[in-house]
Amino acid sequence: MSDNKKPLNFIEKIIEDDLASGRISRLKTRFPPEPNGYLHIGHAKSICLNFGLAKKYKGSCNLRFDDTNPEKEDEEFVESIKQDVQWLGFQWEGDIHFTSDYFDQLYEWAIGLIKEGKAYVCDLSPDEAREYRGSLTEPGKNSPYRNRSVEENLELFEKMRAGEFDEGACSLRVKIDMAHPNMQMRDPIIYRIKKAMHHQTGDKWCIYPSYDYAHGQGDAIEGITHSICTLEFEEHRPLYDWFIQNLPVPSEPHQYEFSRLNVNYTVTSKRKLKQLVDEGVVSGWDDPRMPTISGMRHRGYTPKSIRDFVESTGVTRTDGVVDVSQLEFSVREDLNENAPRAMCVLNPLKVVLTNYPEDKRETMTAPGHPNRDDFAERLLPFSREIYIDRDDFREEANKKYKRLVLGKRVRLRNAYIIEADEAIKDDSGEIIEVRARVIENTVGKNPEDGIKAKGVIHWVCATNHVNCEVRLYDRLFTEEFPDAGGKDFMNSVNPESLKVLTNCKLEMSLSKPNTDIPYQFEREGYFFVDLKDSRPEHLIFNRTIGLRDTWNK
RNA sequence: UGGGCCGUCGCCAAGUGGUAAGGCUCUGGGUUUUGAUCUCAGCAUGCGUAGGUUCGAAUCCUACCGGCCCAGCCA
Repeated sequence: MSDNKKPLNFIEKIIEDDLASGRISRLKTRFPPEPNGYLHIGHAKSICLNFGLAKKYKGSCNLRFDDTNPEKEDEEFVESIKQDVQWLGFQWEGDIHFTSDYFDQLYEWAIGLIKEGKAYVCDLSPDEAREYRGSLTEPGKNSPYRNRSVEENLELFEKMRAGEFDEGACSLRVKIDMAHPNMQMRDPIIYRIKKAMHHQTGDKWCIYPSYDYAHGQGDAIEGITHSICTLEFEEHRPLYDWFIQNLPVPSEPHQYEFSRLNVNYTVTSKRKLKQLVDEGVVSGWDDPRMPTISGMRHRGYTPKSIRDFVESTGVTRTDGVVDVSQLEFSVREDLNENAPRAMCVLNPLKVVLTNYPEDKRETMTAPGHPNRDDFAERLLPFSREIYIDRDDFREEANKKYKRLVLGKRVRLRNAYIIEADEAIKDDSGEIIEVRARVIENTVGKNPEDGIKAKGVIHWVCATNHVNCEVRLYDRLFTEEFPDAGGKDFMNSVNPESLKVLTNCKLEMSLSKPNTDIPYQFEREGYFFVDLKDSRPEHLIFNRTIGLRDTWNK
């Protein structure tokens, strides 16, 4: 059932114990997003955990939209959330669920609570309710409406439901203990009036159940065995259990909390992400620099790399911040294995091969992937004029520099070794062309004179290539903790998080690029066709991530 | 200063009384027509601190210190 390679996390241990003891016969989890925004890397962890556990233990996982607050939710988000979950590689069991599917049942159970004297309609205003609730160090006071009769409560609750009261005029509260040290237990509100149109139930209701009242019951109705949430819900657990014990629910789910996933050099709060979008710092929620699932997809991160990353961070109750390098490792690991290779010159510098006939044409061949033979071979047109990257040529350099230098040799990847003779400059002194010579008979072999090339650089034929645009992304923030202690995260936005290169030279074989997975542009990094902005006549690539670089560029 | 939770290498994270796994990062070596990949090696005499129990403690006890969460008719 479990591979003894990796130690079990604390939730897996609980599950295995429950399975072994017979407390449950089959695991059932759920991913319960509120459809009020876009999913981000933090949600990815919850998705991977809930769906992953279901898969590992041959159970199932529901997708349930926790839609108890119509003012903040929208159908638009249920669609994007469904897409993101599936893109990550998971499938929920059966139809999707909505907490709103249970509004009738929840309402009936609330009436039952009233009849048992466990709930009451409270007329305290929100402000008054706050005062009566006491503080962290002081007990609260009982509401003056706490002892209304069952009949009166029933009548009032019915009027609430019928829309006879204004929003905020009253609420339904459960009678627990106003002096409880856990604030959640001080007669929490379970129904409030909201005269808002609901994206699923329309205008059927004007009262809506609170999260605490609805969530656990939804779990019970769906037969969820392990209700997994983040740490901040921990003090809600006694309340969760209270409802399960005091209501005639069909099953007895349990709540377990784990610490949320935080990554440095980024922010994930919805408010902050929205600010980045609203103020135009990024192009939208799916900007490739955003930590949203859609942003990462746009950038070229693969579902597997995200799953692997989440897996690598573990499941614990310890607050922490994972270093982005761990995410980047997972992305490179997957892409190195699966990305087709190609050559693209980002900052072109023309090289004229003076001893190569003007009308001569050759076609070089190159493997689609250096370590795999299931990738198609590429054909690379070669002629007298080629482009190399400006960074790959210097008039003079020390021995550490392994690229093209005047008077020295370098290997053109998958082609000849060449030797540089002269740098041609314009009036401002900028090098605009390099004159070099091809060393005969060096395709696929070393020079006959025994003078080998010390390095390898990539190139593209100057007359037979594809022009393209490349967008280089870097981290969105310059601070490791952009929103730490009172700082304004907007002040640490990285002004160089996006650099656009419009004159890139791409090898001919990518004129109709693959849109399933990024390519590795050799010696540069991984680049993914921009699914939003790229056009057949104007290709645009997003840099997903650069290659690991142990040389001081 | 009410309650709850958490503190093991720079970052994640195993470990649950028998003498500190692993991954990321970093450093050094080898292979290499990608300064990539791959590969080899190094990286906590110490587990928030201080005491105590024990033959033996990251693991048990006590007291401190530090961090996070809770006073929405948000989730």
